[in-house]
Amino acid sequence: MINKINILLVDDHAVVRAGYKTYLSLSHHIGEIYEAERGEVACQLFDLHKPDVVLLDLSMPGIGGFETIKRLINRDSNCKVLVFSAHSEPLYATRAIKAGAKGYVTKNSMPEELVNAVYKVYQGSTYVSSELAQHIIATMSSIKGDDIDGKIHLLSPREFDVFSLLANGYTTKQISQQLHLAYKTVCNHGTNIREKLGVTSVAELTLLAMREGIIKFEKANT
Amino acid sequence: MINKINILLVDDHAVVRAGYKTYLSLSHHIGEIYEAERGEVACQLFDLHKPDVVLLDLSMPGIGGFETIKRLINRDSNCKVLVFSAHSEPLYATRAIKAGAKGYVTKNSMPEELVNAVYKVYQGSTYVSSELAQHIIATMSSIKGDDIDGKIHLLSPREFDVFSLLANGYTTKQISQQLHLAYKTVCNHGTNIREKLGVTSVAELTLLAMREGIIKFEKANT
DNA sequence: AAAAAACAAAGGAAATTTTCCTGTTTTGTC
DNA sequence: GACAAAACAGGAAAATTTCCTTTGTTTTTT
Repeated sequence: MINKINILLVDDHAVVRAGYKTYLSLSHHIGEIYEAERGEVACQLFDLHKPDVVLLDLSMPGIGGFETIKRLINRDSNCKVLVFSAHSEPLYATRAIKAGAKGYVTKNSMPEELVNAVYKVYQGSTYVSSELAQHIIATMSSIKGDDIDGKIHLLSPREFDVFSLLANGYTTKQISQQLHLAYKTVCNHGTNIREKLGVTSVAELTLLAMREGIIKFEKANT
Repeated sequence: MINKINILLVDDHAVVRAGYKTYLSLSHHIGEIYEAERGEVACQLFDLHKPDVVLLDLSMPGIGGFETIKRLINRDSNCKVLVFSAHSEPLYATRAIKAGAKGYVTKNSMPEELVNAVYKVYQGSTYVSSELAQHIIATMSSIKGDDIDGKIHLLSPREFDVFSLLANGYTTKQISQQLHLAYKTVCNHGTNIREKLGVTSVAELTLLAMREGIIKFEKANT
């Protein structure tokens, strides 16, 4: 790390900014620290100083965090935004990252984690708070799920084929074509599958498959 | 940490066991290290030595990793299983944790991370590899999703109500009851929603909602 | 090797659900 | 008040699903 990292700190609370500034200044890899109390100003300061990393709180008055990220990315698609937020729910993190953020740290992370995240993001990788990871996993694993894992083994091989296609959003008709089966056959399989898994709708099937990891988030879209 | 932590190391490759043993021995918090090359033996050794932490590889011949976890938990529901696996996909981690594991570390983690995970698990918390977290987030955020985020705002408030219920697995009939609407109305809303969001099936709706974080993994199950 | 059980495929008739078009009542806003 | 959007709902037609049944084909059991 040859050059010092210049940072733009965006948070509507001056106290919070001061706190972070103190911590960040402790590292001698960190250079200038600019401050903005809202998104609009942040964008202007970004143009002016071209900081290496933008440290940004999500909840802000005015255009808010997400919009700020989008605008910054719009100015410089390579712009490195690291979000620090009070929320440890995956939802916020994924949204922020979808909006273009390169990292996400929760506010109750240790200061070292924040500094570490800044380095990571500066170097071009993505960084996500470990607290968040724990939360994600906790959420994912908290599903008691009346041993659905076992229930899935009740399905015959062919039923499983149909099941995974159904869960992936394919219609009965599409499946019949894909699998070269009569429409009716797929219909019947569907009914049996729902029977065996104890669900009533295809949506529940999808939910179940998603929770069981049978289908992924990335969809072979359209 | 007053007592040393005794560990049962389960992996079918002797070389891998040797490697981990070497690393673990470096810490003076670690006591005895017992070894087993497969699940069945691990269970026996567990009964014999009552180790504090079981370090377990998922892919093993015989009863395999998941079954081993289940059997160990069955013997001692408080048993602390830390999985180390070559897989960094969330699927394996969540399955392992659902089966009862208290932690999950990927094999290409730094040795320090492994030792750290052992401590965490020993102390009763859950530990999940940060690499995994990155992977989860990467997966979640990799969905280009033709600005579905925007599409959702096309829905009228009422449509959104219906949308989220549909996505959560409720049938049209149930929704009509819940919302005190005519069955037909919900039907029509459904059609309009699908139209607006550009999907054809309820399953796709669910997928979309899930990806957008509108519905959570934990379901208000049945 | 024969019998039993499970799987896969599909048809017909009835039931259910959805579409499409149409019309009324609210609600909000300029 | 007037106009547009949203909410609500009905009828007829179309599509989908259920339920029951039948027919081969594998597997498994004995």
